[in-house]
Amino acid sequence: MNDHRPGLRERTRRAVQQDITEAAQRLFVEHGYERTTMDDVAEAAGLSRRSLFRYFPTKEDLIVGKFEVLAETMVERLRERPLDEPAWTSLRRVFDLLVPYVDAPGKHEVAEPMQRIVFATPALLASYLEKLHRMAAAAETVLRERAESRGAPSDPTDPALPAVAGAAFSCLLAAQHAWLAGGAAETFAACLDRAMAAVAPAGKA
Amino acid sequence: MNDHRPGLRERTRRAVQQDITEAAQRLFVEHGYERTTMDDVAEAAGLSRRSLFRYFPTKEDLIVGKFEVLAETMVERLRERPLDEPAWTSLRRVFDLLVPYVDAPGKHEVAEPMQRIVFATPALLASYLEKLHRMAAAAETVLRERAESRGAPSDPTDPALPAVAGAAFSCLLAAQHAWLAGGAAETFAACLDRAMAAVAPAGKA
DNA sequence: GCCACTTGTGGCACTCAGTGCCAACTCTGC
DNA sequence: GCAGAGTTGGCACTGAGTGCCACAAGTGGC
Repeated sequence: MNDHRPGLRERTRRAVQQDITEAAQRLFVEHGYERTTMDDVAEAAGLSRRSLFRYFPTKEDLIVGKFEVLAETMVERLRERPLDEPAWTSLRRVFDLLVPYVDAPGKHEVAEPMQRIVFATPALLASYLEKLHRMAAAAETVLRERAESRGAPSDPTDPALPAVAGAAFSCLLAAQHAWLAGGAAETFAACLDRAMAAVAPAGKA
Repeated sequence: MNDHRPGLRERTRRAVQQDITEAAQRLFVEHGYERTTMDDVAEAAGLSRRSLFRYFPTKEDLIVGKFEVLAETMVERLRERPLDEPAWTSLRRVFDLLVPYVDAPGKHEVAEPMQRIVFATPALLASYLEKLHRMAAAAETVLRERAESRGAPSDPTDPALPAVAGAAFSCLLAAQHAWLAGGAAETFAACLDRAMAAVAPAGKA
């Protein structure tokens, strides 16, 4: 039962997860998030309500669940950045991971209404912000490691590092919001650049 | 039916709200947030479950509900700041409003465990982050008004302004977190200063 | 004082998210 | 085919939140 490679069980699980996600998103776009029950999703995805909850522990996870894995990828990417690069630049480059999710040619049509739903639904927005906060916390840990490997003190009770990490993710959020408000006229990457340039912390971390 | 002053009805309502909040916080500290049901709170506060929901529409509001009014106060305070003051400084000064809530001599003992509960409970943290996000959005609106009254373009689809506002609130959050992590050794105001100094956006808004 | 009228309260029943439990099924290795 | 692990679905339950309604309680006018 070693999971060092996909494996059949894992692959079928991923496939079912994908089916559920697609069915759910279709229902959410069509009828709205709150008016769609987990029973509806289960029926549309062709499994029982009980099993649905085994794939997605909460209703919010149907939308924001993917960020769990995304966070890990971002941490890896951040570790790969050159040690002498300013933290702000590293974070900007890490955010490039999100770009294909947002304004890739094919996904654009699916991602945009889904993002609108997230921003329009308080419960979903709250859940999304919490994910971003956890990502920022993970990023902060990596930045701290990097600072120490360069020979810096990095007091764990100093708010400087989490402030910078959090600020970067705020820029990410602002860029996303602006991208939606502008009707996706500009590319998401450009929004991100402008948002992060507007903050651009002086104190390096 | 003009509500330009307290009025008897409003005052009794505030008093009941206060009683409920205190009873709830006591229960949360004693037994934990998730293990305390709304029935428990209702019983401890001496009213029915149904009426409790008329005072606090959600369980989260028992803790983070006060930020609704706080947001309005912050907006007022922000409007009062001198027009030529940099946005970052204005926001820092506005955050002074929160300081008495956190490390005031009397409230300190109550506020600290409550903040720990918020950070330790995913649902509460999510709700709190959403409140902060709304505050940031409100602050952004005021900053935009101020920029325009100084004769600046301020494109509503530009992510710069929301990025700066969001970054400031990220600093607030980081300061709060650091203050808790440090066991409230340093004053909250000092944490706030350090967090905001670490980001200190270059591009004025 | 009585009589509308408005507002607050409590109870009841309901929806819906989420969970524990258990029986049935299905794949795997032997 | 069989034993065992993992998956599924059904059932019943808790707990948040809501709509509805009947009833009390304060607030007028007269």
